[in-house]
Amino acid sequence: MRGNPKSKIQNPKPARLVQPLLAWFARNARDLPWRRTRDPYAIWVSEIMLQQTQVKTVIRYWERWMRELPMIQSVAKASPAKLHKLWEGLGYYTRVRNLQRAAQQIIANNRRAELRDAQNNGDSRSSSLRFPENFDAILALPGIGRYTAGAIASIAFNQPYPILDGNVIRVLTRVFGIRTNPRDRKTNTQLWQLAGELVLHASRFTHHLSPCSHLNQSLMELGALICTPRSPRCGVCPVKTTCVAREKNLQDQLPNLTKREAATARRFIAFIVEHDGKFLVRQRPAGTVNAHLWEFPNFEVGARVYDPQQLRQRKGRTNSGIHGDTEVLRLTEPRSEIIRKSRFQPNAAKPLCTIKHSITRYRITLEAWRAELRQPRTGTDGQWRTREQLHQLAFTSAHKNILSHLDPKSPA
DNA sequence: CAATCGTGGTA
DNA sequence: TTACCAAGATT
Repeated sequence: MRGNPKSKIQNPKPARLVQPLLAWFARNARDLPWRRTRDPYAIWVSEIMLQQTQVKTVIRYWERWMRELPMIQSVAKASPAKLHKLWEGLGYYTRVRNLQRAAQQIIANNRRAELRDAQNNGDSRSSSLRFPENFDAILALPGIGRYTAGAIASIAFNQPYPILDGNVIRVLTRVFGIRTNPRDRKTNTQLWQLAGELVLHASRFTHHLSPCSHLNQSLMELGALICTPRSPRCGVCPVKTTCVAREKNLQDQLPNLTKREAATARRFIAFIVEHDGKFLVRQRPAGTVNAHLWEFPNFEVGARVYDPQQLRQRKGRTNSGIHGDTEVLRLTEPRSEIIRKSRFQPNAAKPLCTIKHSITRYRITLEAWRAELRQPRTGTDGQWRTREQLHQLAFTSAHKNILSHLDPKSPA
């Protein structure tokens, strides 16, 4: 019943972990595009895109970004419209605006350094643009916190700064058997400490090409490929003989995170108004969710829950409701109420589509309707754009989805 | 310190 | 299908 004393694991220590992790990473690291460069700009862009975003999603965005904006200067002078379009669908759009602000700061700081040098030695040659190598200088840039600064410092410059992201939290709490909540300040400090000891130990592997870079990446890669949130593949883990969670069978209990609150249902009606070959769209104002992105005019209706059973009986079908959802509108929101609350008259004969999506803690149902504009003067918030122009604009994902339903497909 | 920000992958 | 969570930062 009890664990065999002979099988008791060694205490996990950096000295026992670093070598296996580096060896495992050397053999198992994925061939990701940003791992083929040491250009700090390219690595910076990848790290910003990867914040709370999965590798698979980021790859195409990163490749397109590097093609369109190959240098820091390209970002600094790009139009916001261009930047938002390149970020369209990635979410957390303040990231892309911070990226530009940071690019402009880097250029300003370089210019300042150049002026200083020119005054000191009368040398007015302009040097090439440098990404800051100093940790605190990196950390000072907008959109860069402790994790990202550590990632850039270690991956681009092989400096022994630790990283602590979701993957590393999972790996370390399991390997060290840490049962307290990793978000608590004390435990969080402990985890940063452990991550720091590991990368510092790695820095002594002077025979290794980039030990700090690879140690940090090995922790994330292990979390992504082996030490996964559910059903970790402990049998093939390079540190299985040192892992406390494996010994005590705690893999499923760690990390000890509190459950997040249940999502709230919300419902929106979007109006697709076409006139003279143009569509009415608007740009979301600053300070709102999805600021600066474009959308079709829409408004929220009460998230009154309708009974799908009742709907099914009425319609006699249980399809996913792309078409023929006139009943949904009638059942959940009287047309008169829609009309009273908005400047639009949804065309009951032409439901376009129903989009389901989630943003943070909301589960949103977005119903798109062909509609007539009752007050046919464009408000302060609406602009008419052709189909081609629509495709140049950055839409939120839900409304980009509507746009795809709008495109001419095979005639029904 | 806790709430907030967006979206898609995955089991 | 729902629920979790992913290379976090900011206020």
